[in-house]
Amino acid sequence: MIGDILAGRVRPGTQVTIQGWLRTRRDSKAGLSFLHLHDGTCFKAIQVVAPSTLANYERDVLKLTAGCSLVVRGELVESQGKGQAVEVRAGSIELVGAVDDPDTYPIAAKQHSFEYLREVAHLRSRTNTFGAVARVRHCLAMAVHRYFHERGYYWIHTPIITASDCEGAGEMFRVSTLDLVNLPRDESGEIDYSRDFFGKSAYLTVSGQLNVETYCQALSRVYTFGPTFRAENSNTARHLAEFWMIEPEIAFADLTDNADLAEDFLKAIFRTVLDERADDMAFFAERIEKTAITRLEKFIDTRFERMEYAEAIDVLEKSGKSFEFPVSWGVDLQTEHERYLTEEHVKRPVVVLNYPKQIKPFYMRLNDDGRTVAAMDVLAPGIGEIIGGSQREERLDMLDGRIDEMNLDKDAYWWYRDLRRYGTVPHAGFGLGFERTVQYVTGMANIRDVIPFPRTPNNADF
RNA sequence: UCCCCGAUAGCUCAAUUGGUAGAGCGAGCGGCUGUUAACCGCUAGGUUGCUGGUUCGAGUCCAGCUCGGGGAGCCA
Repeated sequence: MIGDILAGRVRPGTQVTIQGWLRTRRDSKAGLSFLHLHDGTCFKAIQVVAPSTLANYERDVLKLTAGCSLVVRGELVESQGKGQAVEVRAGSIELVGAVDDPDTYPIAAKQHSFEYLREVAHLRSRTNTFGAVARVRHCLAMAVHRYFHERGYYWIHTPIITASDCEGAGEMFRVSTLDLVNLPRDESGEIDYSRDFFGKSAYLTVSGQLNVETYCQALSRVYTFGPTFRAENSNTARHLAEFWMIEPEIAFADLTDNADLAEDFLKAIFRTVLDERADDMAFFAERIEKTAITRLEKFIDTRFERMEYAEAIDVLEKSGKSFEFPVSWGVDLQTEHERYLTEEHVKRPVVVLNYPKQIKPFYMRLNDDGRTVAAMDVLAPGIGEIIGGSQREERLDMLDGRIDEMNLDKDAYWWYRDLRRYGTVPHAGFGLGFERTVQYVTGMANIRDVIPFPRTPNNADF
């Protein structure tokens, strides 16, 4: 693999076979062509020197254009030119797949706009940027699993399809096999979902949290890591209709343990990326976001600020800033408020704790003051809210009180309530948007460019 | 969903008060060179997003639509 060679794991003089896709070709009248070949195993492409004495030099090599797939056999040699330490002196070049109309190949050897590349998402993976994003994304995903595995957490596969609107976390996608042009109706003319596939309404999950809590109260430390769906009509650089979410849940734990976990976890996976994907991170720092590396290093080295919600409100009220949305105790923090807190006031990640109960979901634990719940948001400069979590309400009477207050159907949560009846324990957890994490690490401005095939309102191409 | 901006060659963008639509890159051909986003010359490439309107004449002005971008809401 090209990654092994460019990492110095293959000695010059070795016969090698490399397989990949052509980036550029430059011909020299000295009787050779220079090919840059990439195979995605590392950031860089490798230079292949193709002498004109190759049997298919005239027929194939001189006609190679960006995107052609090749198998090159030859000797790894120290480069005579500047710009690379080693190169492959080709003994044979096999053209595996030609580009049949080079004029229309969408990925030219030049800079394309990300907006354009989204329209050719099936080929953008061949660019420097999207190769780097894919490798960093993988690295982060593996780092997540490794972090939890090494600390005794179990990965729980919570369902993709769910019959309950778990936490009221937004609009849901309906899952149905009913014939839309011939819907079954009941006596009152309503759609009869009892005749749908699951015998009732079903949806794509908006969170695995309620389900994973059941395993938390048996296996102690668990997490989910899977796709999540929100049918919100959100058109922003930080929202997707289909995204991946990481949700750890820890038993015998309170909000402080939760915040500690969030901080240690984020720092650990960021450290892993810096260690393992230095080549890609160098690219992001050079071409995408100047502070990509220094920002992560600073993130890792500084302790998160911790701030009570009430204190945050106080800070905002005394900031002298004129916010579009006025601030007072009881309101939810807007994007502009969160940005001020993390970017201007403390200038580093901040965990805001204990929010008013009326702006948070029913399952969050009511504090002794009776008006706040044990919720936390982790805010980071440049991205805003990256984590939202809470200590869960483990007392059945309190939970029922919250369910009633919010006019929810107690029966729908019968199994969730059972957990509070049979050996309940204090527990806590949080949700981390995986794509937002990839965005933060890479500095990519739009969330649609950190997932291979983004799904957003009006767009499910590819 | 709301506010603002935009859509011109394969890509990135020009085009003066409404008057014959251009450049760079990419592509093709030729030249030059152990080349590095190579360089030099030539060539091809367009129903100016769609529909309608105003006008002698619309890339340019007006309306609607579609798509994209920035910001906001919802949130992760």
